[in-house]
Amino acid sequence: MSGRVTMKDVAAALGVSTATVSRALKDDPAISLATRRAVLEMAQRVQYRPSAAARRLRTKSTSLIGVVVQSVGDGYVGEVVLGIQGRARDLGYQPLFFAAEERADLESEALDVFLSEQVTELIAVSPTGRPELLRRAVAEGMRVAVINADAEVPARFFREVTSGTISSQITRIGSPGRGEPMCHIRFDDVAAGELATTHLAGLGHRAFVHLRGPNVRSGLLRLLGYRRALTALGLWPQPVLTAAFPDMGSRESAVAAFLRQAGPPVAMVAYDDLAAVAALRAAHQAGWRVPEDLSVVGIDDIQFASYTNPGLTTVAQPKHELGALAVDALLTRRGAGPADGRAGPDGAVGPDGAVGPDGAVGPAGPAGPDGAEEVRVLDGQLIIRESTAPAMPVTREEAQ
Amino acid sequence: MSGRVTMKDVAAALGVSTATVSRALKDDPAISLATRRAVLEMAQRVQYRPSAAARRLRTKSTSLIGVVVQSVGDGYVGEVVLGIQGRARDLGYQPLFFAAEERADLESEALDVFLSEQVTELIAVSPTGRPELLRRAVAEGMRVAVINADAEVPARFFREVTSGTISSQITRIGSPGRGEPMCHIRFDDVAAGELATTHLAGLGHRAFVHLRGPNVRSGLLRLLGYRRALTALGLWPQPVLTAAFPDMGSRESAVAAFLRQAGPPVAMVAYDDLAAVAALRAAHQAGWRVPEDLSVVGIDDIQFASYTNPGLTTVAQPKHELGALAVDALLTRRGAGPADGRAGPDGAVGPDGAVGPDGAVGPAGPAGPDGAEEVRVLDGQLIIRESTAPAMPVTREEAQ
DNA sequence: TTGTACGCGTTATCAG
DNA sequence: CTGATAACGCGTACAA
Repeated sequence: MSGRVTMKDVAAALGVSTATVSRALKDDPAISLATRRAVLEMAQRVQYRPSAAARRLRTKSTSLIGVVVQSVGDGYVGEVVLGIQGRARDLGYQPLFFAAEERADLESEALDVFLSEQVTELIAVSPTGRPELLRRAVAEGMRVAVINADAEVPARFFREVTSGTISSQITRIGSPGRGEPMCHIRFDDVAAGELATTHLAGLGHRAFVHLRGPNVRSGLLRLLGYRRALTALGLWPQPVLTAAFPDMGSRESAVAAFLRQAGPPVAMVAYDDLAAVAALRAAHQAGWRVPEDLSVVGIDDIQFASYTNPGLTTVAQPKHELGALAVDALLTRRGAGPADGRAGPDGAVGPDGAVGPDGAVGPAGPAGPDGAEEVRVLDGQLIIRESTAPAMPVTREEAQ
Repeated sequence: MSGRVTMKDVAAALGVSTATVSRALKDDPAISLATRRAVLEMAQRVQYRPSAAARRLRTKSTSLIGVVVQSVGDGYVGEVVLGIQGRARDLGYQPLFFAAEERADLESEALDVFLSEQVTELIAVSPTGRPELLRRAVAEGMRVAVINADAEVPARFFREVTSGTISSQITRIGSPGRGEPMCHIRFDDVAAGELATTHLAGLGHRAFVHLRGPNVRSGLLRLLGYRRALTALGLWPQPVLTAAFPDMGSRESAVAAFLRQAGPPVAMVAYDDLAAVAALRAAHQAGWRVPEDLSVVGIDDIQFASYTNPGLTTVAQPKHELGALAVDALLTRRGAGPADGRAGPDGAVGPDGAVGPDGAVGPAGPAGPDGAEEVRVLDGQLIIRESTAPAMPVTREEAQ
């Protein structure tokens, strides 16, 4: 006939029933080896392709996993998505991507699509702000995993961490939602801030500065890591720079202003690679050499970090793994999680501030009464390029 | 009951038949206004969601459009994908993304998935090399559109364009496949090369250099544009730099070697933004100032082009539009294509070389006898940032 | 204007 | 080990 080739065709060609074909194709043990081979061969010959629609209608189990990203315009999300697709593929699932560019209408539409497609597992990549989508998704009965949720945080908390005592409220930051039953997969921002800072300290630096991020969770946590590392070293307090985000110019002038009243060498921990690049530009224009006068380390390891001038030392996010782990969290039931990245609190309780951003109340363990709530935290990795160097004593001419 | 809410539920709740519900939901004219409203309201109340699987099974028309990308790891593809999703959405289609990372097995699997999902329209974003997937897709009866296909091209052609007469074979480059019935949507590489070059010439530059790309179609075409613009200005020949790709270091040393035997000011047209960044690094290390000593313009306008140091002047690809137009080409039948970007030859016949890379034989028009083959070409846009400046006479101290 | 009945391609149940 | 047969949720001829 004209249409696609179906099971009936295969069955007819072999003189068997469609039931037999169906069984042979799914390796049902109750089938003779001979017929199975015959079916397989014939299916191959006539180019048979099972109809996903029919199968789903019958079994009610779509092997579909919904993925919402805010935007796939930058490389970061793309890398995570690759991790998701890879792992989903291994588990026989098909990701269904939807880019909701922070628009409420698109998010709503995404949910509609997922519902129509009978998607039961949902991954949100780096959602910022609006929790409606996720709430509605769990309300509809979906299992959801969130990668690097980055909600807004009061500016007051930043002030406290920058120059004050850390209130207990900050302890709640990074808490896995308000008891929403969803998995959280996240990069360890606190540890990243610490790692960047200790790397610089290990190079002999004693004069630090942090170019902080926007008023969101990751911004606060990275700042916290900066402070914690410095406190452990007995070097706290150190300056923290604030700029309007995501305006590149604002960041540059903030750095420029700082450099004007400082002397080399200075060690900078930037909120992320983009902030680090702004610092690179400001330094260049101010006549500071990188890394000789200014060492700077970024966080994230975006693709471009290796192309900056000079190449950027940074703490890399395990982007693929973040994606893969989200899939695991959704698909593999509690118990045998492929061991990678420790499971536990986002930032362990440290000497300064006693902050365990993971659990608000309990003694910080993988939480959730019935296993609905879960947090997996992945460490970053220090990538050393050319933007950091040992702190050298200031030469006479540099000091003028 | 336990399962999802279906049309039967809505019908039962209203005491009507499922047929009525079905009709009311699709605005069938043969339905009373009263019942329609009642159905709509009830559907709303009970949170009814149509089953995509059932609908597809019944109508055999999935509103699915397959999208293969090689990798979504860099921002470029992400932008195009956004354009695809946006336009597909407008037309009531749902994109189904698949990242085949240049791996034959993944490409094959992608096709299987599309076939199982009964996808009949396929978009390939920036495929490089292997045409098997596309061939098989059309063999399976899919309509396919290709965005910026970038096949390999003999190195000999580059030599001809760089320093020789342009053979007629080059005329065929950029021909829309070997008569494969598929639409091609592409960025005008020749025009981009010309635009970058004329911008520089307009700034007063007379000493040029091109850092060429890999041995692929776009690399050849951009080089061609460079030559054409220069020829029109009476400035040809000018040097062309070759480097191993995609090795950043190789590019840098190629540029460094060139700078060593040249004097400022020099105007460079780089194959793409990444190549331009390599040039920036090489210039920096060689002590050349940008843009004072070396003006450089890239092509593509990747996200990072505005973050380089200094900001990169470049010819932007209309990434969103490329995606949107691919959807249009597939979904809207011949006739009323939303006018954007001229339709026509990739590079018009010019004074030098007489190359119209679009059509191999005919007088260069939107080709295809039965409308199967079609080419849409989109122009780039010059984005002026800080990496280009007027050519200033060499000062005495610079000339040593 | 609405209801009835059938079939899209699979899989699962029940006989044989 | 294999074959009928029913049902998944929906759309649409056909009849009323």
